[in-house]
Amino acid sequence: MKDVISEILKNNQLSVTENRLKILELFQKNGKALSHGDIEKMSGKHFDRVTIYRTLQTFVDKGIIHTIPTADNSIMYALCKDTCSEGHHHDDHVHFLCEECGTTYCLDNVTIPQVTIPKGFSVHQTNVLVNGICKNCR
Amino acid sequence: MKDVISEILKNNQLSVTENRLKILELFQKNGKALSHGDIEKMSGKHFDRVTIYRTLQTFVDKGIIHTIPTADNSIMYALCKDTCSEGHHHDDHVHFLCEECGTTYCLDNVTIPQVTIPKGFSVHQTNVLVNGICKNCR
DNA sequence: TTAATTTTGCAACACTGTTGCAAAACTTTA
DNA sequence: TAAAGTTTTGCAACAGTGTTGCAAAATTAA
Ligand SMILES: [Zn+2]
Ligand SMILES: [Zn+2]
Ligand SMILES: [Zn+2]
Ligand SMILES: [Zn+2]
Repeated sequence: MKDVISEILKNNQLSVTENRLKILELFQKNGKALSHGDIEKMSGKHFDRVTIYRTLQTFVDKGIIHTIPTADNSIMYALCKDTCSEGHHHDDHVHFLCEECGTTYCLDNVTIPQVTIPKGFSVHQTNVLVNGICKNCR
Repeated sequence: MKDVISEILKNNQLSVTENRLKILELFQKNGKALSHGDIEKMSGKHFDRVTIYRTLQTFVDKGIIHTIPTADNSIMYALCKDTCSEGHHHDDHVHFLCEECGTTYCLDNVTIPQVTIPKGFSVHQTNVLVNGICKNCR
């Protein structure tokens, strides 16, 4: 397990450090989107706040995790699929936020629908965020 | 003009104050989404920060403005249509963020597409956020 | 005009995120 | 394995954002 995570880091030209192993492991274990605050709590205040911020930013830059827009003012992060790489994210799936438990899911199999935009506007990226109740809360 | 805005406030059982008139006027004049920071700058530091926060929250509660999810960590606000009321928003349109000028638009005529969600999940609301270049920037 | 109610501004605070820099950890090389 | 070079970390300090309590001011109702 640790070895697999180490490989991910090495493949991205990143030093293998305790902090990075731990944070990647948290994403793997939880299988859902995490906020900076979530990680800070779960890592048992073992790492500095700043280090966590910098690690998340590094992972986003490298295409290891992606950010998810939210209606309230918080950034969520989730693991990317193998198709993402440095500077090139392809996380074109729908995100679901459960209003009961607060969990944010990547619905990897639900593709983003095509939206028709008025003339003169050109589209780079479309984000779809669905709110509701998840399968565990009903 | 001021009278029309006063009416909006009275219809929502809100006292007519200079602050509220000014903020509503800013939304009417600009015709685009505004952040708390935008309003603070545009109002010429005439009102206290806290007052602006509370006014925005009040307007959201009353169904006068709605919030817009963003990919970066900032809340944007825009005027609702007449169909919204206290506790009942119906702002089911697509939002567009221009990567060039930073303007956020409500695309009132672009309806939210239906997304098919896995079994066990139930949908309350769907937000669609499109990034790209707007008609003024190309 | 006065009394009752609502709104505002101030102070103080909590939370989130950023930067510079020296120390520590990690990687490379020999 | 040890030393040198490079990257990462933790600390301190700071900026930005948003919240709460409370007394003063403004607005509304009588
Ligand atoms: Zn990605
Ligand atoms: Zn995702
Ligand atoms: Zn609304
Ligand atoms: Zn809108």
